[in-house]
Amino acid sequence: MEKQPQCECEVIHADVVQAVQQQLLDQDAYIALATLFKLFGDSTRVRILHALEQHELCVCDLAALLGMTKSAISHQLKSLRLSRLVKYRRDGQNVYYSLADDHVKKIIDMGYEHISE
Amino acid sequence: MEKQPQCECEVIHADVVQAVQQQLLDQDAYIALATLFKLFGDSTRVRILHALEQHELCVCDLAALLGMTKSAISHQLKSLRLSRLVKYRRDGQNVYYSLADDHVKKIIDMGYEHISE
DNA sequence: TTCGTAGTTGAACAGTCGTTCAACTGTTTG
DNA sequence: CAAACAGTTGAACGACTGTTCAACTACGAA
Repeated sequence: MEKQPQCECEVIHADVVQAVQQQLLDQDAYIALATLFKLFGDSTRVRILHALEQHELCVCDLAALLGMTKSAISHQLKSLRLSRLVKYRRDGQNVYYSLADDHVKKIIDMGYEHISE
Repeated sequence: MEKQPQCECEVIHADVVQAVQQQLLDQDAYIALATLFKLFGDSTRVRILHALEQHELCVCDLAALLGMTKSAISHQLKSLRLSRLVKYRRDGQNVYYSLADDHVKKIIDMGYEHISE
């Protein structure tokens, strides 16, 4: 019986560990979860999402609202777009962004509830 | 009238921007939110939190469960402890960790719901 | 067509982050 | 006391990430 290469210690409560083991998800699921939450883990992106929660906005207005360059905002919007947290529509020269669904609002609200206690 | 140093463009929809502006929180609130979500933005920490959601666990069992060193786990538990996402109790040689409140479960569930569609 | 503005993109830089390693503390046992 | 094990800690390393900058595309107006 070999030890796991990356774990230098033995299990102490074998029964509990085995029970928990069966409840855990695939490694991939945790990576997907972490990838999602990572997007909320930057104050610029949270500000963008919270602003879009109030109203659809174009890149230029978002940049002015947050006091940042259009480039910086656009880079972040790309990340949010690729993870389907926001959607966009073009109207003439402007591109308007809005939240893709209401999960975003729920997640932010839940987080705000936690830090408010 | 000077332009903002970090924003090279003008507001396009002044009325909308002003309305959204008033709904936004302090900069500090967004930093606190991002700091919280950043903790969920790493697959190791999400795995730890999801495991603790099932049962209280000591560092050694967590390390065995996730196939990682006690040191790596302990470092992550320290971050989670400092942000009051987990609590701990010592019993002899072992230190048992568990979730601090049910916000953690709610946030993970909300995220899982989002990636499951 | 040309010009001006909105928006995007890729490279590069600095700052951040997670794991490893080694040394350490704290507790139990003999 | 010493030995053994659980857990913590700080430094260091490599990997990742957010912003800047410059160059680019897309659309509307003249």
